[in-house]
Amino acid sequence: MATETLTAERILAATEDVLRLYGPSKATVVDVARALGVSHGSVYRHFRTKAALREAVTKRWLDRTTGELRQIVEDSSATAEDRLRRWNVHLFEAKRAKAGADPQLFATYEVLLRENSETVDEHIADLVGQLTEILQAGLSEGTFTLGSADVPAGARAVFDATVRFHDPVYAAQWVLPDIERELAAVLDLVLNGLRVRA
Amino acid sequence: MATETLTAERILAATEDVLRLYGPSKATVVDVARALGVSHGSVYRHFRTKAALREAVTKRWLDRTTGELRQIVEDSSATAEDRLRRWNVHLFEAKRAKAGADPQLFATYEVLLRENSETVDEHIADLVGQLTEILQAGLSEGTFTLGSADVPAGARAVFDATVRFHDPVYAAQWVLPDIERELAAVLDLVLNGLRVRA
DNA sequence: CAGCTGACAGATATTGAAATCTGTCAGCTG
DNA sequence: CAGCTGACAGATTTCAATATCTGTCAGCTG
Repeated sequence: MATETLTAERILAATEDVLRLYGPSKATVVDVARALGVSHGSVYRHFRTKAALREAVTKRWLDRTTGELRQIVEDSSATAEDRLRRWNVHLFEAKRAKAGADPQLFATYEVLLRENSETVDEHIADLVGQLTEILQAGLSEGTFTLGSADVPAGARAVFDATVRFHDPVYAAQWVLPDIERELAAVLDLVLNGLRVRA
Repeated sequence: MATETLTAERILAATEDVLRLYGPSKATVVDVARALGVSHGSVYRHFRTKAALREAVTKRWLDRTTGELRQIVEDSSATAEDRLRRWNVHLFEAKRAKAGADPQLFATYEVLLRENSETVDEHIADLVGQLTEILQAGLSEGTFTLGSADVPAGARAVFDATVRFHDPVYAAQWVLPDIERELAAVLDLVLNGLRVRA
């Protein structure tokens, strides 16, 4: 068990465990090493600094969501409108589920997100990239229009219009009873804005 | 000067000065009293607790913006679409100006907003109320449509779609070069979604 | 000899004693 | 006697001494 070779992935998994257990302020590199049964010097062989380790954990967590959404983007059997709606609903529900299932861990990740804004920016760029693909599909289909805006700018506008339903700063509001209706209302407004006129 | 009667308004103005000078964590009731040349017991005659005092300062600050926007809501010479756009642009520019003009004081208010979420909720209700009036005007004009949503829900959706451009959590992004274009893109999308089809 | 250990220096966090602040109220004052 | 003062108790914050942690590296080990 502790005889397996020490890989970056094993360290990341152990770090997540330690973060869940102690929280972001108390989790130390020594704790991670102890959880793996090695000395902390060995951890530094794989991650140059504690900050780099925390950043890698953050990136791993964000990429799990990006992977799930990828499937919706690539479901070419559905219309662009359908994919756009499902993509946003899935993003909201995935984030809300994470926040609800383990609030302790989610709070930990909120701290990590704040200290790794560059990683978050890359994640946002990934998401906007996926939205760009969906919008492009809708334009090709002839069901979407964007007026004078270019496709990436339109994708960014769709992303911006729904921040309240995916930015963790608003996580506290995701338990309110009207929140799903409010997301639906924003999506109706946005989709109505994208649809070509009859 | 110090002989004037001690009013709630004078205390609020002095509190804002002290907050600007010392910041939210160092500003004490004793400091406020010293600035007014009275004992701190006198301040407690007007505000039951320090929290109530800070809340009143917060409310006063938020109400200044609501007052400015009121004028746009009531400008019945303009179309609803024009008013909706100007209202959102004004809200954005007013907040950005406050953040840029005195970053120290703005940071102080960010702290106050976090500790007075109930006051913030009331402020948001006020703003959504103003948006409701503008949407109602557009419906009466026959230029707006809302599908199946009721007017307050539609107003809330418009508000939600533009959070990135008025919620202080995003203040750091308001200096980015593309931010105005991004607001314009979201407003184009939203207004397109509201407009009745030709 | 690749990968790991553990002692070490400097940086950061914890802790508890001392200082300050909040909120009250009996009494002063104009 | 309405409005203010300032001494006070308990709560909170500050500060400096102490402990712990980060990141390095010479040397150990399988």
